[in-house]
Amino acid sequence: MGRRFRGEGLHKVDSKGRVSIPALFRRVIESCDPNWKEGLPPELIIVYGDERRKFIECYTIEAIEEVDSKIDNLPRGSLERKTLERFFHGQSIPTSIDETGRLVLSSKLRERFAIEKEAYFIAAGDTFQIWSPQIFETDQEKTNNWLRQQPLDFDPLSFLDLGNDQ
Amino acid sequence: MGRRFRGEGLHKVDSKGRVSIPALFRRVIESCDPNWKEGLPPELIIVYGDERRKFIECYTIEAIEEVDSKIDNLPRGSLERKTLERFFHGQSIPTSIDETGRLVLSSKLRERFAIEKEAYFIAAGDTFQIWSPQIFETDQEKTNNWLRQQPLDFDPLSFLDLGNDQ
DNA sequence: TAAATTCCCATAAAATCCCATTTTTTTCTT
DNA sequence: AAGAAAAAAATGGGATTTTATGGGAATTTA
Repeated sequence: MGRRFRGEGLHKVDSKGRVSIPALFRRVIESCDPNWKEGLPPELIIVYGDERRKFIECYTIEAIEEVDSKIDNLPRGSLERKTLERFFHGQSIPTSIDETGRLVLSSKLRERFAIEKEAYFIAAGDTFQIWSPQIFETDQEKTNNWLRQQPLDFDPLSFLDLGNDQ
Repeated sequence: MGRRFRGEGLHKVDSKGRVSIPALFRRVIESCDPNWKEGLPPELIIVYGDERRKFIECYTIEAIEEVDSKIDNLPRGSLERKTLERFFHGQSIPTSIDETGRLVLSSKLRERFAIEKEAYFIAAGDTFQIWSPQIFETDQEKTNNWLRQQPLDFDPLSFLDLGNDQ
């Protein structure tokens, strides 16, 4: 299985904060955890970040190691490094997935991100996000409004070539 | 086999959502899946996109990798990247073709695209599309109307040179 | 010791697997 | 070039496995 998440889904969160992770996401998490093997709980890192963040971001072990090594390359004591360390080391938690494929969101996290009965999962490249369904909808609505303001024939796919000199 | 789909076809969808993929399409899917070899299930990516999309779009592994690497080149956090990630990573599903040449369309997908007993397949360059036969017909009708409004001597072939500077 | 967390077990619904049959296409033979 | 034989494609259904989810008991934590 590759190292890229794909898909989305709405899942129930029970009174204990347990929520099942989309099965396809689990396959990616497993294959991106160098220490994982059949029978062991696959690990991942939850990054909740600063107060402006509206969603929980989940990194596979491989993805977070990539981030970590980039941070290592920044000069010690630099503003950049301090900021990133706060964000990725301070405002994050290591977790694992239980045998039934569930993750536990602590009551603190649920409160902070307004997640109650349901959580919305969505892939974003080598990470995935967990949102309050309502907050996601609002965010999506904003994107849609922006799209509607574009010329009628505008297609987001035109972005595809932006970063590439032809 | 090349990397370009050609053709179209109407296929039955059974109660479990299974539908066979036109045999010629399968050859393309196989040859564009770098990991595929005789005996393995060929993989592909279904992109269903935002609510405006009226059809399911299927990407070969090679085609989607091209898209992914373009996304990688956009600045993290930019609106462009976010939009494309939502579209190509969030609103998509990895799948594979079983030994009898069938694909499964989940009930969610079938409902969203109004696909019931039958599905219409049509090639579109390095991807192919799956439509509800009725919706495709309506869309096709629109295209025909548009064509009728063009000057009598209009030939769609004139578009061919648009993308080339002379 | 009350609240939160972890562990263990249970189950309905959905997705997969495995095998069988029918159609269609291609190939072979005369 | 027609008809028979063989191969490939399309389709159907039952059994099995995986998912998603729920709840109680045991255990840790504040």
